[in-house]
Amino acid sequence: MNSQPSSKILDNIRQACGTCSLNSLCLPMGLSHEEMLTLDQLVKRQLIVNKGEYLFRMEHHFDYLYAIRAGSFKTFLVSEKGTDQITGFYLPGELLGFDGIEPGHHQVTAVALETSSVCQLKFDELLQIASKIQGLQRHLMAILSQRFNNQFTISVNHNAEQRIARFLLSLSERFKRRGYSADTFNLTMSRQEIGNYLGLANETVSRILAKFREQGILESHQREMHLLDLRALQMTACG
Amino acid sequence: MNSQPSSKILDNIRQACGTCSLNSLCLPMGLSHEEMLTLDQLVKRQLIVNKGEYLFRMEHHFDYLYAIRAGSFKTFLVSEKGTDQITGFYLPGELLGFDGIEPGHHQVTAVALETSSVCQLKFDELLQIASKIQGLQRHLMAILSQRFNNQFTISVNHNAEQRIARFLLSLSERFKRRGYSADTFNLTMSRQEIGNYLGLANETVSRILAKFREQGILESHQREMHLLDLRALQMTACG
DNA sequence: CGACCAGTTGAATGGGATCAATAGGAGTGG
DNA sequence: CCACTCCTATTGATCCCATTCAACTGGTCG
Repeated sequence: MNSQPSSKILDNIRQACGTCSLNSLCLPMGLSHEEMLTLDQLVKRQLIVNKGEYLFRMEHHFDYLYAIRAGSFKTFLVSEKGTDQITGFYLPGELLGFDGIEPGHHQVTAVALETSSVCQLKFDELLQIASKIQGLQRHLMAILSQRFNNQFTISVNHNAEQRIARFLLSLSERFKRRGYSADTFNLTMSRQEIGNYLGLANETVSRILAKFREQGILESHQREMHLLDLRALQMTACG
Repeated sequence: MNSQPSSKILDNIRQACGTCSLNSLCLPMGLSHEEMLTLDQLVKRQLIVNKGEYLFRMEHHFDYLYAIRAGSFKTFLVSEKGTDQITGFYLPGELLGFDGIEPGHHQVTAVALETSSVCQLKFDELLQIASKIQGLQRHLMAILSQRFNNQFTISVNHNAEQRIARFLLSLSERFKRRGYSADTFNLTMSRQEIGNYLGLANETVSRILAKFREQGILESHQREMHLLDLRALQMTACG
């Protein structure tokens, strides 16, 4: 291996991954130089998806996972009646596309909520590498396990207030983990989309945000969010 | 390798796994003799759990996955208020315990709904084997992926009728896949538990089952279920 | 047999949906 | 720059599905 090109690539990866989605996928694992190079082989970086464009579509063939570098996405499935059902929102540093593993084609459609940048990872190659790199295999399963568990944090047994409080706390938590502000952020989704995801009417989302505003829990204007009292929000989330 | 003992063990496995949970985990993969023997090493078969006993408990250390040979389980988490929230029901041939992968301790408690028999699989060893056996790794991820996807089949956007119809269809489907009857089975859980899982009051479950009975969609008495019109049930599930 | 629990059914209440009207940005074109 | 349109968000009024409270029934088990 000639060291000059290698270290150049390495610098690129370091530079790229420092602020990037793969952060959560790679860096915590303490990869060696060779392992990082191996991992870099399967990454086609800098795929740009404009607002409203599809990253992948339901029933299309599954080949890739996507790591979000910047921007945000929603995933949704189309029910028998033709109505959409939003199944998740994805922020920088998060992986999406796992829905396609089992039947071999995607179960949901992914749309960019704003102009976004993603890394494309070939799943087959990722698995091959995972079987060699200690911890990567477990890390992937951990992501899936965690995602399954988190499903129940916004549950059928919670009322509208609790669901919205939990939703906001979830966003806050995820922004914080990526180094963004935990109390001030812009929603990239509409009230309609939040409502669809939480099983509420958009009017209910509006009304409860108004209530939270009156209670001094948060300030909001359109899609700008400023959480004033995280403690109160947590109390509300618990009922 | 001395062939006599090997083939004896193999016969045991074949005999055991033919009617067993691991069916779905091992057999579809087309394992070689050596691979089956490897896999057998990590299985402690025939763990019996009586009705009401815990298989594992929330916050306890995670080490094992469990494959159900016979019987059934529910998993639940205890909320901040101290109320239970049932997160899943598990039938013969299904794996449980994945909830503990990420933080390293279980996120839910698993209780037997009837006297049950399970295989205990050491997760670390399973991963090691998975990194060697082509397909097993992907198979494990497929299980997790599928489970995540299925979460949305019983969703916040469905009314009580739809949720119960979907719940019954899900049970029917799963029984059928294991070779049991798709239209006649005993529920091992109470109305209360079904309601908790679906986010409904037990009275609502009762009422809607009564409605289905009146409509000739099913016959039921206590926990005995006999689905008469799967087509109508599917229509109801879709709304 | 009696106690207890699960299941069923009825009546009243309430949370959130729906329908409807208005307000406020954002984008477009003159 | 303003006028116009379109879409999202907000707020009010009414309705309905599911919950809650309550009474009763049937099964199971000591």
